[in-house]
Amino acid sequence: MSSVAELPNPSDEPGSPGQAAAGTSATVEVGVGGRLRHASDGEPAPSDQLDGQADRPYPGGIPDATVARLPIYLRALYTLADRGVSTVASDELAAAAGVNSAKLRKDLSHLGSYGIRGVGYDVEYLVYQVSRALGLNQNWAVVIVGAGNLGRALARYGGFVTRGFRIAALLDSDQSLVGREVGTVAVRHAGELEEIVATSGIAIGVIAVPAGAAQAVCDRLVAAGVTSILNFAPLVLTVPEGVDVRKVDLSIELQILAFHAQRRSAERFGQVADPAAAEA
Amino acid sequence: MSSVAELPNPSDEPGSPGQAAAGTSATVEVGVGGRLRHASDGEPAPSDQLDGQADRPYPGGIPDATVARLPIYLRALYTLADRGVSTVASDELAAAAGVNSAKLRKDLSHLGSYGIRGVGYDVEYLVYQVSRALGLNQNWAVVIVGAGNLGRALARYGGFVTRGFRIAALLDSDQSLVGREVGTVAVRHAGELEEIVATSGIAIGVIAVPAGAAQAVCDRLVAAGVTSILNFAPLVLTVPEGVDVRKVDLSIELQILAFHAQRRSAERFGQVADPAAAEA
DNA sequence: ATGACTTTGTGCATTCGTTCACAAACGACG
DNA sequence: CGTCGTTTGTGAACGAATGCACAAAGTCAT
Repeated sequence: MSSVAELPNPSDEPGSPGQAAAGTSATVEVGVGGRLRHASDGEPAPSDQLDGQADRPYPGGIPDATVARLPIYLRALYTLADRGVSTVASDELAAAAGVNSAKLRKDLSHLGSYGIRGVGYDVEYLVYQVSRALGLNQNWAVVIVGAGNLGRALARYGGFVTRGFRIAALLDSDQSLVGREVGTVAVRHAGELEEIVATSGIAIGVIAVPAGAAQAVCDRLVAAGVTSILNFAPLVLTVPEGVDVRKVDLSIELQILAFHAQRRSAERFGQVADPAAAEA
Repeated sequence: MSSVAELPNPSDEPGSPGQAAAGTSATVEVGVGGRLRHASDGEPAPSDQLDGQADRPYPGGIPDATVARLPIYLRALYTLADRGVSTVASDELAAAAGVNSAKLRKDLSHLGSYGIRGVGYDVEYLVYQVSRALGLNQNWAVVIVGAGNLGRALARYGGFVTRGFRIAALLDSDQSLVGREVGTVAVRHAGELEEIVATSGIAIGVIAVPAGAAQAVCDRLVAAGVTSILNFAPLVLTVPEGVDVRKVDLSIELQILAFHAQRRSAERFGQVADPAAAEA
């Protein structure tokens, strides 16, 4: 599908995000001049893909657990930036993100060495680096399938389509919904799915249809070339290899909460009789 | 290849657990009368606290990773039960849940020894055991705070309040929404939060308000005695120890998808340098 | 320049989770 | 009763993730 023309520029200079430490901050400002120095800038692997496996952006890959936390760091960084903070230490950022500071540093070290010892991290620069690592310098086109309660709420939920994403289409199979304006887009008929995916260069599909229709929608998305799917329907989707599915499932989250709540109340009660001993 | 529908019905009548699972009301005490034969029944370790922390219902506790999968197994079991399947082997159940069969068996082994070697698991009985492990034999009262697009969608989403949960209240601070009927409940004013939590015995709160109001709502929920919180607002909540917060964050999920999508297209661009990276 | 102080980046030990592989347990059948 | 085929439950190997603790690398004051 989309060409690779938009791959992140590996040799981007650190200055590009817009001069780091530009003067928004009025606070103490630890002597940062025009911009911060970074010993070995750019990617940690200086060699130009000569060895057999240096094609990936980040050497050795980024652990899944780290990837899952990067968006949290990014959000914390945006909050700091809005507050005018220009430099942040790992302790503070870790606290804002709700994690251990050693973990934060190790996570960030997978992206490169972007901190300054004795000082911390430049907020704007780190925003740029984390965004780039996540692929948010592209503008991903998203299609939402299903314009029921949930689909409409998603389409209207401005917060989730922040930087890096845009809703390219909102589809439903119900003719009576077609044409209705929801947020910034109008509902179109689900029959147009394949055409829309092809012409809009959609890479991410969101499934917000009832469980009974979800697998069929998923199959159509995959057949149309979508390889990233966010599933809200309460079932396990089956997809071919190479397709990435993530799920958001309210009932699962509630049930996990119930488990812990039960455990807490059992502990408060004190000893708990063997649960299997509850025979008639 | 193998169709599940042809499994022989064991002559042992699993009648009692069936009643337990089906007609369960809130009351505990679901006597498992004529239950299946389990050689060494009950919990594997009858000893009282061998190590310093054996207070929990299940010996040694159930690993978090396992707890997170139990709801998936439960759903798969319900699907099988609806289809009339009475016995299932770990392979099939694992396939339905999208996991490795060894993992499934190890997960279930944490609850006890409820399978029959050479046969598999009795579906109804396992539904009962998993439900009990998750604490779903209680009927948890849930309050949803925020009756905006998302809150209303949640309240209307019948699927997520399935067995074990009920929406006790839907609150909003906007007077113009108060009184409006959404799904099975009417919107009440957020000022009633404390009173409702106290009188309805609410243990689980769902936060569906804008990010700016989320921490305040969270604090009020905690102060009112709620110790389990499901947060939809895009920020990290700060809570005292002993309170359990889970989050559902659409933008985080999208960003994780974007990362993998980017990685895929990068791999396609350069050689598939490292095929090992293709496994998810 | 030098020393005091701060903070990063990471080696290492440990804990947690997954997967393999197989003995033990079960039903079926003669 | 014994043998055969099946499936569970789990010990053990492996791998991933976490958190500690500290050397290296920077700033700041003098």
